[in-house]
Amino acid sequence: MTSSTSGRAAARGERDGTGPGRRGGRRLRRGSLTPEVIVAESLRLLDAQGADGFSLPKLGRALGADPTAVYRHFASKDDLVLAIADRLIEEAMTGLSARPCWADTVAEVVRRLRATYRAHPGAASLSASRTTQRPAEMRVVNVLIGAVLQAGFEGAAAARVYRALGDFALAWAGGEAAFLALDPGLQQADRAAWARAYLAVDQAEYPHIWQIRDDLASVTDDDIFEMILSLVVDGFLARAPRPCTCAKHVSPDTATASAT
Amino acid sequence: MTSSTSGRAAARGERDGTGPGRRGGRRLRRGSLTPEVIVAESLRLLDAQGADGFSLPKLGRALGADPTAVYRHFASKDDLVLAIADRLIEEAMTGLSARPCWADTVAEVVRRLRATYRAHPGAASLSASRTTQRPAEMRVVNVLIGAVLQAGFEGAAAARVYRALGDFALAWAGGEAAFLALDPGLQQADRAAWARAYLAVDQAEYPHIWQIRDDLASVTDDDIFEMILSLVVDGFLARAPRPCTCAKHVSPDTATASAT
DNA sequence: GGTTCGTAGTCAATGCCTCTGACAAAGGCT
DNA sequence: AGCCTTTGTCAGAGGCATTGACTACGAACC
Repeated sequence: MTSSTSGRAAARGERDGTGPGRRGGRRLRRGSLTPEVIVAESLRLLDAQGADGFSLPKLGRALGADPTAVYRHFASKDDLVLAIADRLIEEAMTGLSARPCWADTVAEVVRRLRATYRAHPGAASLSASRTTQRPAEMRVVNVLIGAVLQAGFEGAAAARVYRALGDFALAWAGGEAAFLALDPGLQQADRAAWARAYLAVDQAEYPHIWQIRDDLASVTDDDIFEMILSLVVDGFLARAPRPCTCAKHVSPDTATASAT
Repeated sequence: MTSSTSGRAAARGERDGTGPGRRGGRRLRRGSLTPEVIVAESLRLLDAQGADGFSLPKLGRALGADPTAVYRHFASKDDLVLAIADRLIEEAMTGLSARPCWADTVAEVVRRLRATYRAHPGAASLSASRTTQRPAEMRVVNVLIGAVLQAGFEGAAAARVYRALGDFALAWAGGEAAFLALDPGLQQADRAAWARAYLAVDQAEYPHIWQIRDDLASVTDDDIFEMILSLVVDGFLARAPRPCTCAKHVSPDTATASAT
């Protein structure tokens, strides 16, 4: 199954020059690399250069160490990614506690996750859709389930509602992060589509697009997110056995909370 | 990745070690490789072996050609991924047309995208969050906007609602695909968390998790998806200037629209 | 203080990847 | 037939994930 005739001469031209900070530099002091330092530097690199160019050799060099030094602390790149994922959840959820109104708690959790993922799109796009089951994650899970129980859901229904909320938060934040982690050029081309390509669309072929072509570019990410979030939260408010009695949730302005 | 798919691949693509699938084989006939053939084989490879091992050399060999042959038809791997993305949308939306009830149209579009992404998780995880702006995509956009207009939304509001629906569909389907594209072992570990790890959680530390620990494992992906989808669709029904008049949607209270 | 010992950091190497530029054969064109 | 573009092939540069061997640092113990 393995290839038999592929080239193998790639590793021949090894220059022996001693680049600074690279291979051949002075040896690092013994305690210099810790998991915390490595994760922190990973975040810095990912924020600065995106997820595509992120590699363990680069990370090692950025730390002033050998390209393979990180492997002394993480068994594999995937192992490091998990640590980064947990670090993100921790950053998102520090100081989180339940609010009086459970709907507020739910909204805050989702908003916090989204904000952190948007702040670190490279890291988020690597680690979204991974669950770490470490303390930071468990705490959020507990808070979310607490809100669901506070709403009066019980047993299997509560489990379904919690999973729906958790998956929704992860899917949305992960999706936005994946987009923001693309090459800036690609992102620009994508956003430009709303502003240019759809403007010039053929009326006969795509009449509905044509009809609102002028309005498509003005929609912001925040618009979209808050709209979907309110649909989800209001929907659960309407379905909850024990809805929230906050002032803002009993007023009819949100159209579904307790209108009619 | 360690699944026993190699036998199937060998039976079809790489007949034996001396076949044209490797360097040194006989030259392929001139029109053998077309974008369509290459995309089709990519999908087959991605379905069989997942996204991690997918490479252009492998693809070339699977086609019985040179490892670099694909570069004659696609400028880069990213270019190929875009073509795959469009192919997925096409597969998801063939035969799609507006239903009498706009809410049904919306639900069908979202369900179709999800079904296709779940059927090709490897391909979907590569191509989600990319927009192609090619005909297949434009047609869905047009249908979706048509449904939104049918609901009575206009101008900027219609644009917001459409974008929310589209992003929701993409985020959800992409999120599920990303999970399904992980190593089967990782997926198993993740699912097992609901069944085992959460069962043994400490009551004092995470009391809410503890309270519904027995119910967490019984939630299915379909449960979750249909729940969120109904929240979104029902929410737009409630907010629409011209709600649907289908029998199932005319009930005056939104909370009873789709009781579960 | 000196010796020992585990380990963090370094080095060399393997095999795979993306992508390029040079080259050659295969057809279409006149 | 002769020419020209296209398309498949080949060799290779440079990068990445990962491994096994080596080495020196610093703690532990005498």
